[in-house]
Amino acid sequence: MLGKPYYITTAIAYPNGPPHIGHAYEAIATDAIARFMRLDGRDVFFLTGTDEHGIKMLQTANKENLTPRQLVERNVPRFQAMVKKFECSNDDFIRTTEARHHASSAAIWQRMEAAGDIYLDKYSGWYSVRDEAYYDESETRLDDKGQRVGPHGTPVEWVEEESYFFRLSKYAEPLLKLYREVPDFVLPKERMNEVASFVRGGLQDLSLSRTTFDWGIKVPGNDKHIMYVWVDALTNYITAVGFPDIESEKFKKYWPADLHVIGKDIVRFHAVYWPAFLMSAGIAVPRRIFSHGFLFNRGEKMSKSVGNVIDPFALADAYGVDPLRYFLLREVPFGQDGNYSHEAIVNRINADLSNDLGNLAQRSLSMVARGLGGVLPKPGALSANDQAILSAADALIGKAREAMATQQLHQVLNAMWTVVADANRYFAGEAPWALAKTDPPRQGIVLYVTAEVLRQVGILALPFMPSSARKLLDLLAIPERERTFAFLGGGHRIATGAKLPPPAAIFPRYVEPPTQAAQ
RNA sequence: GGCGGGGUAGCUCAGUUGGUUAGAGCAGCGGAAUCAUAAUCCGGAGGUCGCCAGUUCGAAUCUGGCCCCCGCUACCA
Repeated sequence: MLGKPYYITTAIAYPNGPPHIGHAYEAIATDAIARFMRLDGRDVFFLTGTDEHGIKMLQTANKENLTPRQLVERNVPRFQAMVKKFECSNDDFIRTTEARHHASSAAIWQRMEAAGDIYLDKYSGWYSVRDEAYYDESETRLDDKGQRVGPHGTPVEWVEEESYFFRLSKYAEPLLKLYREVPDFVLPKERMNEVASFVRGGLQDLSLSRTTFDWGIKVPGNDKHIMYVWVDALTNYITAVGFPDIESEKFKKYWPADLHVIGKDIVRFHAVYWPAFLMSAGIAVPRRIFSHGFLFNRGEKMSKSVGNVIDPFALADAYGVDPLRYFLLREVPFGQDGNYSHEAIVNRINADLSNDLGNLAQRSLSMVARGLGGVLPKPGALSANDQAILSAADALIGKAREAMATQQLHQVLNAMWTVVADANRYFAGEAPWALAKTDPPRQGIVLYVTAEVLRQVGILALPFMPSSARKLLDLLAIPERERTFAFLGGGHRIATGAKLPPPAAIFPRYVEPPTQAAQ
């Protein structure tokens, strides 16, 4: 019994180097959304992958004395390993070098061509090999040696190249109409404003092919031309659901995609070019583009030259996958830039995970284990305090869904930890350790109520920290089939009478390694 | 240059349609408790709400000007 389909994607990563923390961040956030939707009953298809063509891949390969093919075969497995390492639940991993994708790209090209939106012309301009960019003559100048250089001072040369063009200009109005009719097409809202103002400023036709290198997908019917890498890259989203077979069950079920999660640097490609290509090809446009921010290392942009690039594998080994996932999704408001630092993550791990949630589970469950023989008692009449904390927990799923409707992951976690804090206050206020001597039945009720709050928090934590949440639910003896959102909200309560396993720490505190502080 | 978003406690930020002593989390300080991963709970402290002027009985919240920061975009030498 599967629910409404939900198709979600990350952008495909460009594997001309090893994965960095930004790749991991996008994959983790997208995974959390995918898992959330699955637990909420949706029939989710979650796609990630790699974008393996383009001149940069070729150049990197040349630099390393490899063929592009060798380069991708070396690097792509590292991206696949990263996705696995961070427990991403993707249903497919697409590579643009795959045969299915070449067929799909050729097909969308032919559809755009059939629509009359592709024409052959000549592309000319001042080209900087170093910048990999064309410049308008006005952007160039002569340096003191008489060499013409671009805005960044790199030499430019005049090139004329035959190129196919896409009639992007034709789609300015349809795009603006789309933005008007679907105001949430791009989130966060600021990004939508930028996109709309860009389109309002007028669109020029887009150069859609190259002839100067051959690492890419050939233009159908003209082998001299290689498709512009973005045509190829964006098309991955429909390839994975069966395009060009638009009558296939998969395509009909999952397209249009519900959500493309991308970085803010590629908003234009997704919010302008991609819907224009699809409109031209007569294919439905995706429902939403969500642009996340960048991660900074102590306020500095990560870059190879500064030498502060973070290796996601090292980070996961240092802090643990789940704590790192939690940190990234809680600390950084989704859609905004965020800061990473050793201090910040240690603080989050220890304060939120170990002290607040982990310790609450430990102190309450060890009391159940020792005082009640590991068995949760049936609760008697509930006090006002009991009911207050229970209804706070019951209200969580509603708040979570509301925040998730606009991908506000951090707000879901915020709401959850507000309840965790309330539960700690409740626990301290009721003092079940004292009730053990004065009023054992009442102690049982307090422990039962606490366990029920932990159950709901545990289920809600599944999308964010899959392994740790599972551990928590194991300690509460929650049956596998009850670990979905259908069992949240007060319509269901934790079972009593069963013997719980002996409690074990779920979130160990992070203690500085004795030698040197980890970076 | 244009458009957009910001400048609020040490840090990260919330602040509805203008209204009594400007909030939260973290850090810091003091206290309580001792069930628990020395975790938890309570309490004080901490802010000229970027600057200036205006509207108003009253402005972080409205208007104008100015100064910084960020994003998108255009362009000049």
